[in-house]
Amino acid sequence: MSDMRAKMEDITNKLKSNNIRLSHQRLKVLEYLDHNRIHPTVEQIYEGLHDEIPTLSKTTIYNTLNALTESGLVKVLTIEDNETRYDIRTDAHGHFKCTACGEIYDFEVNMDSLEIQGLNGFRVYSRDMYFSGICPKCMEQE
Amino acid sequence: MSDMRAKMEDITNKLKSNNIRLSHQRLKVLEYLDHNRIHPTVEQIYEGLHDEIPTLSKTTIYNTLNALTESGLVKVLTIEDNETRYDIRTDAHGHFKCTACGEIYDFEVNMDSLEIQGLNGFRVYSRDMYFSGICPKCMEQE
DNA sequence: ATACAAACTTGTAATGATTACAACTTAATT
DNA sequence: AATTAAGTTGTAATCATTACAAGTTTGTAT
Ligand SMILES: [Mn+2]
Ligand SMILES: [Mn+2]
Ligand SMILES: [Zn+2]
Ligand SMILES: [Zn+2]
Repeated sequence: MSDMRAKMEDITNKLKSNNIRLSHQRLKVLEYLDHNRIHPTVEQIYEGLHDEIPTLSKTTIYNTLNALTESGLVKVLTIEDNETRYDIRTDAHGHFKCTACGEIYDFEVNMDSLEIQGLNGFRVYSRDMYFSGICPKCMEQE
Repeated sequence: MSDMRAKMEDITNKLKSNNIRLSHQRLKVLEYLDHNRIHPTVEQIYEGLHDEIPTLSKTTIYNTLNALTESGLVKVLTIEDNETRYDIRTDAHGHFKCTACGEIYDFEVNMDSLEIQGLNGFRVYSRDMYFSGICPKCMEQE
């Protein structure tokens, strides 16, 4: 996908600068997020890593994701109200959730193109866009 | 704010067409949402109505909000991961959450102005925009 | 007005995601 | 190899939301 050595170096530096250790579990969670670009829930990460690391606890996954979120290495998605999802893509992009199959798709967005009113004097740090509807795959099956 | 008689008629019709009865509790929840445009949580609605209706239960508030959401009379906000908020404004607009004071502001947005890529063939039903940062009030107090 | 059935309300219990905590283990540094 | 701060883990606690069953109300037909 992208250059793994550069990415690992980036990760190492970001973690070190935040006094976060490069533990076995954390690297595995990061690897899972990198290889499974599905905006997974904690449950999915847990199930996905369980065979390889049977002793991994959900608490560790929560701790890891909270630490990675604080240092900016992952982004939290609150597109659903009942469970938090995580994204290793941290650049600006939008998310589309198909209400039929539940899959969450990335889409590219030019944030500067958006015409807005009513935020004069506001300091905007983050911009999230959540769309929903039906994906092409699900539209075929009708 | 707007013409109350027209609004009530609209509400009555929408509820009747969905076989939802106009109970005392539901009207009070709707009135609270109309008078308190703060995108309240269930807890806030509960506290706000408790003096007037001491017997009101949280279950009823949840049931009411779910029914109103399904008939399109209120919108759900998942700007926060830990608690759902509700909005009586159902037209397209964006939301800004101040990370300092927690207040959620509305802003106007021209959805058609947004340049996006990667949603060809998708049927988009809803578009939500959640921004966050610091509001002008909180920026003064620094 | 009265009767009726479907819908609604309420308190309590259950569920499910997330966090708190304390004992044990590991990673990084000397 | 020793040291220490940070991390991991299982369990218990918390908190928002839903499930459920018994009693109540609403809208409608008589
Ligand atoms: Mn994404
Ligand atoms: Mn709003
Ligand atoms: Zn789909
Ligand atoms: Zn503020």
